Amino acid sequence: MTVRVLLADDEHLIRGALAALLGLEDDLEVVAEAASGPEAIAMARAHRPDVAVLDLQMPGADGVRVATALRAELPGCQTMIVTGHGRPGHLKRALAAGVRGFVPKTVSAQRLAEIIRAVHAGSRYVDPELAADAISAGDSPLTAREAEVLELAADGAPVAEIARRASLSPGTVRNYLSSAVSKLGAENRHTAVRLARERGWV
Amino acid sequence: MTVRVLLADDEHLIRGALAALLGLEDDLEVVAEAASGPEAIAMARAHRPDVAVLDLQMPGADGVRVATALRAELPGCQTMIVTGHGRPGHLKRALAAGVRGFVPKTVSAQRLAEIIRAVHAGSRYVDPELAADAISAGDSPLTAREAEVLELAADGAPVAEIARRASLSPGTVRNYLSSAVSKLGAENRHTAVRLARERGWV
DNA sequence: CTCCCCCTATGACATCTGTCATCGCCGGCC
DNA sequence: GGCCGGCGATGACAGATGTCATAGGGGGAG
Repeated sequence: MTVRVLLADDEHLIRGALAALLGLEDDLEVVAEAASGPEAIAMARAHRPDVAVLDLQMPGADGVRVATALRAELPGCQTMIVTGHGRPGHLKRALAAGVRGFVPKTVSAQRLAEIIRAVHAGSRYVDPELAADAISAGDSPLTAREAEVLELAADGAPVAEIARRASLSPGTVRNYLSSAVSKLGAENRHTAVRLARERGWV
Repeated sequence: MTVRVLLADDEHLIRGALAALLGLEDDLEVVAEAASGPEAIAMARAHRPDVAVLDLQMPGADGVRVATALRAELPGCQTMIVTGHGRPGHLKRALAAGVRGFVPKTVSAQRLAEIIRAVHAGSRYVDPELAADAISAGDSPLTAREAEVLELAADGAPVAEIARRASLSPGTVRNYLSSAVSKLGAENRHTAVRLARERGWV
Protein backbone atom coordinates (compact mmCIF):
# COMPACT_ATOMS: atom_id res chain seq x y z
CA MET A 1 0.00 0.00 0.00
CA THR A 2 1.49 3.26 -1.08
CA VAL A 3 1.44 6.55 0.77
CA ARG A 4 0.02 9.39 -1.29
CA VAL A 5 2.09 12.53 -0.66
CA LEU A 6 1.45 16.23 -1.30
CA LEU A 7 4.60 18.35 -1.63
CA ALA A 8 4.44 22.09 -1.06
CA ASP A 9 7.51 24.31 -1.38
CA ASP A 10 7.92 27.56 -3.25
CA GLU A 11 11.40 26.63 -4.40
CA HIS A 12 10.84 24.72 -7.59
CA LEU A 13 14.35 23.33 -7.53
CA ILE A 14 13.85 21.69 -4.15
CA ARG A 15 10.30 20.59 -4.77
CA GLY A 16 11.09 18.93 -8.05
CA ALA A 17 14.22 17.25 -6.78
CA LEU A 18 12.40 16.04 -3.70
CA ALA A 19 9.50 14.72 -5.70
CA ALA A 20 11.90 12.77 -7.87
CA LEU A 21 13.72 11.31 -4.90
CA LEU A 22 10.64 10.40 -2.93
CA GLY A 23 9.17 8.88 -6.07
CA LEU A 24 12.04 6.41 -6.10
CA GLU A 25 10.73 4.89 -2.88
CA ASP A 26 8.26 2.30 -4.05
CA ASP A 27 5.85 2.82 -1.17
CA LEU A 28 5.64 6.59 -1.63
CA GLU A 29 3.84 8.41 -4.39
CA VAL A 30 3.91 12.16 -4.89
CA VAL A 31 0.40 12.87 -6.11
CA ALA A 32 0.50 16.67 -6.07
CA GLU A 33 2.87 19.60 -5.83
CA ALA A 34 2.27 23.22 -4.85
CA ALA A 35 4.36 26.38 -4.82
CA SER A 36 2.27 28.48 -2.44
CA GLY A 37 0.04 28.16 0.58
CA PRO A 38 -3.29 28.61 -1.17
CA GLU A 39 -2.21 26.33 -3.99
CA ALA A 40 -1.29 23.67 -1.43
CA ILE A 41 -4.77 23.82 0.06
CA ALA A 42 -6.38 23.63 -3.37
CA MET A 43 -4.21 20.68 -4.41
CA ALA A 44 -4.98 18.88 -1.17
CA ARG A 45 -8.69 19.35 -1.73
CA ALA A 46 -8.38 17.97 -5.24
CA HIS A 47 -6.05 15.03 -4.59
CA ARG A 48 -6.76 14.09 -0.96
CA PRO A 49 -3.22 12.98 -0.06
CA ASP A 50 -2.39 10.82 2.95
CA VAL A 51 0.46 13.07 4.04
CA ALA A 52 1.11 16.73 3.25
CA VAL A 53 4.76 17.78 3.39
CA LEU A 54 4.77 21.55 3.78
CA ASP A 55 7.56 24.09 3.67
CA LEU A 56 7.31 26.56 6.51
CA GLN A 57 7.93 29.65 4.42
CA MET A 58 5.69 29.95 1.42
CA PRO A 59 3.97 32.87 -0.26
CA GLY A 60 0.29 33.32 0.50
CA ALA A 61 0.03 31.23 3.63
CA ASP A 62 2.85 29.61 5.59
CA GLY A 63 3.06 25.91 6.32
CA VAL A 64 1.39 26.12 9.70
CA ARG A 65 -1.57 28.02 8.34
CA VAL A 66 -1.98 25.46 5.58
CA ALA A 67 -1.76 22.67 8.15
CA THR A 68 -4.50 24.30 10.21
CA ALA A 69 -6.72 24.53 7.16
CA LEU A 70 -6.08 20.92 6.16
CA ARG A 71 -6.72 19.71 9.69
CA ALA A 72 -10.21 21.17 9.52
CA GLU A 73 -11.01 20.14 6.00
CA LEU A 74 -9.24 16.80 5.52
CA PRO A 75 -9.00 15.06 8.88
CA GLY A 76 -7.60 11.96 7.22
CA CYS A 77 -4.60 13.85 5.91
CA GLN A 78 -1.58 14.01 8.20
CA THR A 79 0.58 17.11 7.93
CA MET A 80 4.26 17.68 8.44
CA ILE A 81 6.51 20.71 8.22
CA VAL A 82 9.91 20.91 6.58
CA THR A 83 11.92 24.02 7.23
CA GLY A 84 15.31 25.53 6.53
CA HIS A 85 15.90 27.34 9.79
CA GLY A 86 13.61 26.17 12.54
CA ARG A 87 12.80 28.53 15.37
CA PRO A 88 11.33 27.24 18.61
CA GLY A 89 8.15 29.24 18.24
CA HIS A 90 7.40 27.77 14.85
CA LEU A 91 7.59 24.29 16.29
CA LYS A 92 5.22 25.23 19.08
CA ARG A 93 2.78 26.83 16.66
CA ALA A 94 3.01 23.82 14.37
CA LEU A 95 2.32 21.33 17.12
CA ALA A 96 -0.65 23.40 18.25
CA ALA A 97 -1.96 23.26 14.69
CA GLY A 98 -1.95 19.47 14.76
CA VAL A 99 1.19 18.98 12.72
CA ARG A 100 2.60 15.46 13.19
CA GLY A 101 6.13 15.93 11.92
CA PHE A 102 8.64 18.77 12.09
CA VAL A 103 12.02 18.36 10.44
CA PRO A 104 14.84 20.66 9.27
CA LYS A 105 16.07 20.54 5.71
CA THR A 106 19.39 19.22 6.92
CA VAL A 107 18.06 15.64 7.06
CA SER A 108 18.62 13.31 4.13
CA ALA A 109 15.88 12.33 1.69
CA GLN A 110 16.22 8.78 2.94
CA ARG A 111 15.47 9.95 6.46
CA LEU A 112 12.59 12.12 5.26
CA ALA A 113 11.02 9.13 3.55
CA GLU A 114 11.18 7.17 6.80
CA ILE A 115 9.59 10.03 8.68
CA ILE A 116 6.80 10.32 6.12
CA ARG A 117 6.07 6.63 6.63
CA ALA A 118 6.11 7.06 10.41
CA VAL A 119 3.75 10.02 10.28
CA HIS A 120 1.44 8.17 7.95
CA ALA A 121 1.42 5.26 10.39
CA GLY A 122 0.22 7.58 13.08
CA SER A 123 3.36 8.42 15.02
CA ARG A 124 4.79 11.84 15.53
CA TYR A 125 8.28 12.96 14.75
CA VAL A 126 10.04 16.11 15.86
CA ASP A 127 13.68 16.79 15.13
CA PRO A 128 15.51 16.22 18.44
CA GLU A 129 17.63 19.34 18.13
CA LEU A 130 14.68 21.60 17.39
CA ALA A 131 12.78 19.99 20.26
CA ALA A 132 15.66 20.70 22.62
CA ASP A 133 15.74 24.31 21.48
CA ALA A 134 12.02 24.67 22.01
CA ILE A 135 12.21 23.22 25.49
CA SER A 136 15.16 25.34 26.53
CA ALA A 137 13.46 28.44 25.15
CA GLY A 138 10.53 27.78 27.47
CA ASP A 139 7.29 29.64 27.51
CA SER A 140 6.93 33.26 26.65
CA PRO A 141 6.88 35.56 29.67
CA LEU A 142 5.11 38.17 27.58
CA THR A 143 1.43 38.95 27.92
CA ALA A 144 -0.73 39.05 24.81
CA ARG A 145 -0.56 42.80 24.46
CA GLU A 146 3.15 42.97 25.12
CA ALA A 147 3.77 40.45 22.35
CA GLU A 148 1.42 42.28 20.01
CA VAL A 149 3.05 45.63 20.57
CA LEU A 150 6.51 44.13 20.25
CA GLU A 151 5.43 42.61 16.96
CA LEU A 152 4.34 46.00 15.69
CA ALA A 153 7.67 47.44 16.79
CA ALA A 154 9.51 44.89 14.68
CA ASP A 155 10.03 47.01 11.59
CA GLY A 156 11.43 49.97 13.49
CA ALA A 157 8.30 52.09 13.56
CA PRO A 158 8.23 54.93 16.10
CA VAL A 159 5.95 54.73 19.12
CA ALA A 160 3.34 57.02 17.60
CA GLU A 161 2.97 54.70 14.61
CA ILE A 162 2.69 51.63 16.79
CA ALA A 163 0.07 53.35 18.94
CA ARG A 164 -1.92 54.22 15.86
CA ARG A 165 -1.79 50.72 14.47
CA ALA A 166 -2.66 49.13 17.79
CA SER A 167 -5.30 51.74 18.64
CA LEU A 168 -3.58 52.46 21.92
CA SER A 169 -2.32 55.55 23.64
CA PRO A 170 1.36 56.26 22.98
CA GLY A 171 1.99 56.16 26.71
CA THR A 172 0.48 52.72 26.98
CA VAL A 173 2.59 51.51 24.12
CA ARG A 174 5.71 52.74 25.86
CA ASN A 175 4.65 50.98 29.03
CA TYR A 176 4.17 47.67 27.23
CA LEU A 177 7.45 48.03 25.40
CA SER A 178 9.23 48.90 28.61
CA SER A 179 7.84 45.88 30.38
CA ALA A 180 8.63 43.60 27.45
CA VAL A 181 12.18 44.92 27.29
CA SER A 182 12.71 44.33 30.99
CA LYS A 183 11.19 40.84 30.88
CA LEU A 184 13.48 39.89 28.03
CA GLY A 185 16.51 41.48 29.64
CA ALA A 186 17.14 43.55 26.53
CA GLU A 187 18.77 46.94 26.23
CA ASN A 188 16.06 48.46 24.08
CA ARG A 189 13.00 47.43 22.12
CA HIS A 190 14.93 46.51 19.01
CA THR A 191 17.16 43.99 20.69
CA ALA A 192 14.03 42.83 22.53
CA VAL A 193 12.36 42.16 19.19
CA ARG A 194 15.40 40.22 18.07
CA LEU A 195 15.50 38.13 21.25
CA ALA A 196 11.79 37.39 21.14
CA ARG A 197 12.10 36.37 17.49
CA GLU A 198 14.99 34.04 18.24
CA ARG A 199 12.96 32.33 20.94
CA GLY A 200 9.90 32.26 18.74
CA TRP A 201 7.81 34.39 21.08
CA VAL A 202 6.52 36.75 18.44
CA MET B 1 32.39 15.04 -22.49
CA THR B 2 30.87 15.32 -19.04
CA VAL B 3 30.85 18.37 -16.81
CA ARG B 4 32.26 17.69 -13.36
CA VAL B 5 30.14 19.51 -10.77
CA LEU B 6 30.70 20.45 -7.13
CA LEU B 7 27.53 20.93 -5.11
CA ALA B 8 27.60 23.00 -1.93
CA ASP B 9 24.49 23.55 0.20
CA ASP B 10 24.05 23.17 3.94
CA GLU B 11 20.61 21.66 3.55
CA HIS B 12 21.24 17.97 3.14
CA LEU B 13 17.75 17.39 1.77
CA ILE B 14 18.24 19.80 -1.10
CA ARG B 15 21.82 18.85 -1.78
CA GLY B 16 21.10 15.15 -1.95
CA ALA B 17 18.00 15.57 -4.05
CA LEU B 18 19.79 17.90 -6.41
CA ALA B 19 22.75 15.59 -6.75
CA ALA B 20 20.40 12.78 -7.66
CA LEU B 21 18.57 14.85 -10.25
CA LEU B 22 21.65 16.33 -11.86
CA GLY B 23 23.19 12.88 -11.90
CA LEU B 24 20.38 11.78 -14.20
CA GLU B 25 21.67 14.12 -16.91
CA ASP B 26 24.21 12.06 -18.76
CA ASP B 27 26.55 14.95 -19.47
CA LEU B 28 26.70 16.09 -15.84
CA GLU B 29 28.52 14.38 -13.01
CA VAL B 30 28.39 15.47 -9.39
CA VAL B 31 31.90 14.72 -8.21
CA ALA B 32 31.73 16.31 -4.77
CA GLU B 33 29.29 17.67 -2.19
CA ALA B 34 29.83 20.05 0.69
CA ALA B 35 27.67 21.34 3.54
CA SER B 36 29.67 24.42 4.50
CA GLY B 37 31.86 27.10 2.99
CA PRO B 38 35.21 25.76 4.15
CA GLU B 39 34.21 22.25 3.21
CA ALA B 40 33.30 23.45 -0.27
CA ILE B 41 36.76 24.94 -0.71
CA ALA B 42 38.42 21.78 0.53
CA MET B 43 36.34 19.58 -1.73
CA ALA B 44 37.06 21.81 -4.72
CA ARG B 45 40.77 21.58 -4.00
CA ALA B 46 40.53 17.82 -3.83
CA HIS B 47 38.27 17.15 -6.80
CA ARG B 48 38.93 20.08 -9.15
CA PRO B 49 35.40 20.36 -10.56
CA ASP B 50 34.56 22.20 -13.79
CA VAL B 51 31.65 24.05 -12.21
CA ALA B 52 30.96 24.82 -8.56
CA VAL B 53 27.29 25.29 -7.69
CA LEU B 54 27.20 27.18 -4.40
CA ASP B 55 24.37 28.05 -2.08
CA LEU B 56 24.50 31.67 -0.98
CA GLN B 57 23.88 31.03 2.69
CA MET B 58 26.16 28.45 4.23
CA PRO B 59 27.86 28.18 7.60
CA GLY B 60 31.52 29.13 7.72
CA ALA B 61 31.74 31.14 4.52
CA ASP B 62 28.93 32.17 2.21
CA GLY B 63 28.79 31.32 -1.46
CA VAL B 64 30.36 34.53 -2.65
CA ARG B 65 33.30 34.15 -0.31
CA VAL B 66 33.81 30.60 -1.53
CA ALA B 67 33.61 31.80 -5.12
CA THR B 68 36.28 34.39 -4.45
CA ALA B 69 38.56 31.76 -2.96
CA LEU B 70 38.00 29.37 -5.85
CA ARG B 71 38.61 32.08 -8.41
CA ALA B 72 42.07 32.63 -6.98
CA GLU B 73 42.93 29.02 -6.45
CA LEU B 74 41.25 27.17 -9.31
CA PRO B 75 40.98 29.51 -12.29
CA GLY B 76 39.68 26.68 -14.45
CA CYS B 77 36.67 26.21 -12.22
CA GLN B 78 33.59 28.28 -13.05
CA THR B 79 31.39 29.25 -10.13
CA MET B 80 27.68 29.87 -9.86
CA ILE B 81 25.39 30.85 -7.01
CA VAL B 82 22.01 29.34 -6.20
CA THR B 83 19.94 31.15 -3.64
CA GLY B 84 16.54 31.05 -2.00
CA HIS B 85 15.82 34.73 -1.68
CA GLY B 86 18.11 36.81 -3.84
CA ARG B 87 18.78 40.38 -2.85
CA PRO B 88 20.21 42.85 -5.35
CA GLY B 89 23.36 43.43 -3.31
CA HIS B 90 24.21 39.77 -3.30
CA LEU B 91 24.06 39.65 -7.06
CA LYS B 92 26.36 42.63 -7.31
CA ARG B 93 28.81 41.14 -4.85
CA ALA B 94 28.68 37.83 -6.66
CA LEU B 95 29.37 39.33 -10.06
CA ALA B 96 32.27 41.28 -8.61
CA ALA B 97 33.67 38.01 -7.27
CA GLY B 98 33.73 36.53 -10.76
CA VAL B 99 30.65 34.37 -10.39
CA ARG B 100 29.31 33.32 -13.80
CA GLY B 101 25.78 32.26 -12.89
CA PHE B 102 23.22 33.52 -10.41
CA VAL B 103 19.86 31.76 -10.12
CA PRO B 104 17.05 31.56 -7.59
CA LYS B 105 15.89 28.23 -6.22
CA THR B 106 12.58 28.72 -7.97
CA VAL B 107 13.98 27.41 -11.26
CA SER B 108 13.51 23.78 -12.20
CA ALA B 109 16.30 21.22 -12.06
CA GLN B 110 16.01 20.90 -15.83
CA ARG B 111 16.69 24.60 -16.19
CA LEU B 112 19.53 24.46 -13.69
CA ALA B 113 21.19 21.72 -15.69
CA GLU B 114 21.00 23.87 -18.82
CA ILE B 115 22.52 26.79 -16.99
CA ILE B 116 25.34 24.65 -15.63
CA ARG B 117 26.14 23.63 -19.19
CA ALA B 118 26.02 27.23 -20.36
CA VAL B 119 28.30 28.40 -17.58
CA HIS B 120 30.70 25.58 -18.29
CA ALA B 121 30.73 26.60 -21.94
CA GLY B 122 31.85 30.06 -20.92
CA SER B 123 28.66 32.09 -20.98
CA ARG B 124 27.14 33.91 -18.08
CA TYR B 125 23.65 33.56 -16.77
CA VAL B 126 21.81 35.84 -14.38
CA ASP B 127 18.17 35.35 -13.50
CA PRO B 128 16.26 38.08 -15.39
CA GLU B 129 14.09 38.99 -12.44
CA LEU B 130 17.00 39.32 -10.05
CA ALA B 131 18.87 41.34 -12.65
CA ALA B 132 15.92 43.70 -12.99
CA ASP B 133 15.77 44.11 -9.23
CA ALA B 134 19.46 44.86 -9.07
CA ILE B 135 19.21 47.47 -11.80
CA SER B 136 16.16 49.16 -10.36
CA ALA B 137 17.77 49.20 -6.92
CA GLY B 138 20.64 51.17 -8.41
CA ASP B 139 23.84 52.04 -6.66
CA SER B 140 24.11 52.74 -3.00
CA PRO B 141 24.00 56.44 -2.11
CA LEU B 142 25.79 55.65 1.13
CA THR B 143 29.44 56.39 1.70
CA ALA B 144 31.67 53.64 3.04
CA ARG B 145 31.47 54.84 6.63
CA GLU B 146 27.73 55.39 6.50
CA ALA B 147 27.23 51.84 5.34
CA GLU B 148 29.62 50.50 7.96
CA VAL B 149 27.94 52.34 10.79
CA LEU B 150 24.51 51.32 9.57
CA GLU B 151 25.70 47.75 9.51
CA LEU B 152 26.77 47.99 13.13
CA ALA B 153 23.41 49.49 14.01
CA ALA B 154 21.63 46.47 12.55
CA ASP B 155 21.18 44.51 15.74
CA GLY B 156 19.69 47.41 17.66
CA ALA B 157 22.80 48.40 19.58
CA PRO B 158 22.80 51.88 21.15
CA VAL B 159 24.99 54.62 19.71
CA ALA B 160 27.63 54.23 22.41
CA GLU B 161 28.11 50.58 21.51
CA ILE B 162 28.36 51.34 17.80
CA ALA B 163 30.89 54.08 18.49
CA ARG B 164 32.98 51.68 20.54
CA ARG B 165 32.92 48.99 17.89
CA ALA B 166 33.70 51.41 15.07
CA SER B 167 36.30 53.33 17.10
CA LEU B 168 34.47 56.55 16.43
CA SER B 169 33.13 59.36 18.56
CA PRO B 170 29.45 58.94 19.51
CA GLY B 171 28.71 62.28 17.91
CA THR B 172 30.26 61.16 14.64
CA VAL B 173 28.23 57.99 14.71
CA ARG B 174 25.06 60.00 15.14
CA ASN B 175 26.04 62.19 12.22
CA TYR B 176 26.59 59.20 9.94
CA LEU B 177 23.36 57.61 11.04
CA SER B 178 21.49 60.83 10.51
CA SER B 179 22.88 61.26 7.03
CA ALA B 180 22.20 57.64 6.13
CA VAL B 181 18.65 57.93 7.39
CA SER B 182 18.02 61.05 5.34
CA LYS B 183 19.61 59.57 2.20
CA LEU B 184 17.40 56.51 2.49
CA GLY B 185 14.32 58.55 3.28
CA ALA B 186 13.76 56.53 6.43
CA GLU B 187 12.09 57.62 9.65
CA ASN B 188 14.83 56.34 11.91
CA ARG B 189 17.94 54.23 11.78
CA HIS B 190 16.11 50.95 12.21
CA THR B 191 13.88 51.38 9.21
CA ALA B 192 16.98 52.67 7.41
CA VAL B 193 18.74 49.39 8.17
CA ARG B 194 15.77 47.49 6.84
CA LEU B 195 15.60 49.53 3.64
CA ALA B 196 19.33 49.24 3.01
CA ARG B 197 19.13 45.49 3.56
CA GLU B 198 16.27 45.15 1.11
CA ARG B 199 18.25 46.97 -1.53
CA GLY B 200 21.39 45.01 -0.74
CA TRP B 201 23.36 48.06 0.30
CA VAL B 202 24.69 46.65 3.51
C1' DC C 1 46.27 75.51 -6.84
C1' DT C 2 41.54 75.34 -5.83
C1' DC C 3 37.28 73.15 -5.28
C1' DC C 4 34.76 69.56 -3.59
C1' DC C 5 33.76 65.53 -1.12
C1' DC C 6 34.73 62.44 2.52
C1' DC C 7 36.21 61.59 7.31
C1' DT C 8 36.09 62.98 12.00
C1' DA C 9 34.64 65.68 15.66
C1' DT C 10 32.13 69.09 18.83
C1' DG C 11 28.21 71.73 20.71
C1' DA C 12 23.45 72.84 20.92
C1' DC C 13 18.79 71.86 20.51
C1' DA C 14 14.33 69.43 19.93
C1' DT C 15 12.28 65.26 20.09
C1' DC C 16 11.81 60.41 21.10
C1' DT C 17 12.38 56.62 24.33
C1' DG C 18 12.65 54.12 28.61
C1' DT C 19 11.28 54.01 33.32
C1' DC C 20 8.49 54.75 37.31
C1' DA C 21 4.50 55.93 40.14
C1' DT C 22 -0.23 55.98 40.09
C1' DC C 23 -4.93 55.41 38.70
C1' DG C 24 -9.49 52.99 37.30
C1' DC C 25 -11.68 48.97 35.27
C1' DC C 26 -12.57 44.24 34.67
C1' DG C 27 -12.34 39.15 35.44
C1' DG C 28 -10.81 35.08 37.75
C1' DC C 29 -9.63 32.67 42.00
C1' DC C 30 -9.58 31.56 46.95
C1' DG D 1 -16.02 39.70 49.32
C1' DG D 2 -11.11 40.49 48.74
C1' DC D 3 -6.93 39.84 46.19
C1' DC D 4 -4.36 39.67 42.12
C1' DG D 5 -3.12 40.15 37.39
C1' DG D 6 -3.87 42.00 32.96
C1' DC D 7 -5.49 46.05 30.29
C1' DG D 8 -5.53 50.99 29.35
C1' DA D 9 -4.16 55.46 30.52
C1' DT D 10 -1.69 59.80 32.47
C1' DG D 11 2.19 62.57 34.15
C1' DA D 12 6.89 63.30 35.08
C1' DC D 13 11.71 62.77 34.42
C1' DA D 14 16.32 61.22 32.73
C1' DG D 15 18.71 59.70 29.12
C1' DA D 16 19.08 58.42 24.19
C1' DT D 17 18.47 59.88 19.59
C1' DG D 18 17.95 62.87 15.42
C1' DT D 19 19.19 67.22 13.37
C1' DC D 20 21.88 71.14 12.30
C1' DA D 21 25.73 74.34 12.19
C1' DT D 22 30.43 74.39 12.26
C1' DA D 23 35.32 73.14 11.67
C1' DG D 24 39.82 71.06 10.46
C1' DG D 25 42.43 67.63 7.68
C1' DG D 26 43.07 64.86 3.53
C1' DG D 27 42.67 63.36 -1.20
C1' DG D 28 41.13 63.48 -5.96
C1' DA D 29 39.64 66.28 -10.12
C1' DG D 30 39.84 70.15 -12.80
